[in-house]
Amino acid sequence: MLSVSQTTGYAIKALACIATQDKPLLIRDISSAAGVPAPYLAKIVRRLRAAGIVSAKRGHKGGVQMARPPASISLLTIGEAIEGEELVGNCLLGKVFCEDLTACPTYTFWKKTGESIRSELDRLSLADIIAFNRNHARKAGRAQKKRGIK
Amino acid sequence: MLSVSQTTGYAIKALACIATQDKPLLIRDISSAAGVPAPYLAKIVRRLRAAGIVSAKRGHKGGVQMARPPASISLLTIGEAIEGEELVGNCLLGKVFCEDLTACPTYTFWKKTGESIRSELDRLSLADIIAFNRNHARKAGRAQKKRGIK
DNA sequence: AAAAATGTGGACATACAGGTCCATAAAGGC
DNA sequence: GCCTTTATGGACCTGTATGTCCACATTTTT
Repeated sequence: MLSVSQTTGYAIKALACIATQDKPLLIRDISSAAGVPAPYLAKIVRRLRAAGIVSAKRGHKGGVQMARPPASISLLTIGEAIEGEELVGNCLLGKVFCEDLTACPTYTFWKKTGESIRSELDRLSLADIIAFNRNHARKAGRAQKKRGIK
Repeated sequence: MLSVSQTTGYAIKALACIATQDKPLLIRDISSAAGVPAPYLAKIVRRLRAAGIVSAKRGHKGGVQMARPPASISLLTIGEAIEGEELVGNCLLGKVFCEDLTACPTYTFWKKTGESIRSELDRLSLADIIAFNRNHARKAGRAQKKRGIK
């Protein structure tokens, strides 16, 4: 299916959670907050650490926290840290279909559209994700209030 | 990686080959012409037959041929025959990221862009692919001639 | 120094896409 | 009717994404 990998989705959710705190968070807490399986999350965190996105500390009072400000980390950066440089494929029809890039009926279309996707992923930062989540939670809260819940 | 699956790419290449002939072609001939592993191609053909895109005949003088005119078969049709209805995902960040579709920072962007991709895949027919290939081969031939090859 | 807490790295398990193989069914030629 | 040809369906293999587990290293607390 045409979308970013599940693991990248996990990474974004986890980071959005980590970035709300200014102190180290435990893998298990991030796991339950972001809904990512804890052992798998531990693996994802290792890749994010290798990419310099988070720092991790072992032992008592240890945990995971951001290594850089959330506003400086784009979804593209996260995706590439997880899936590699070719996050957005060179060709819509896959690399097997056109080894020679220009020899593809979708070349012109994908040159424009693929670049548009890359730039959207580059434009959106972790800070944007957090702001969006907060805004969305607020709106959902208002809606609940309006319906007389709680 | 963000692109159609390898199998879908194989299917398009194979169909582009099948559609150039008006008689049944053998799996092994399509295989060598399209560069798709023969046993795997046989599997792909079965799915295309189930989708009513090609018809196949067994035994002597058998083979595979189009069941419908190439101009009436879009890349979207082919992709959905291979990968299912959700060829272009509902969300750029994957279904795990946003169960509630509107609760996604890329929602507005992807609504537009995903639809644009779908419509491009729907616009391009097998006949277009064939025309493109022919045109491309012609241009390549001219370029070779110009360089004094053969 | 010992104990407790917590990420690390690697081995292993599972699921699915990609790919191979073979016995069989169907179709044509004799 | 029999032989050859060719797709068919299913079993099986391989590789990669996803997911689990555990012994170990590191850090803090006592």
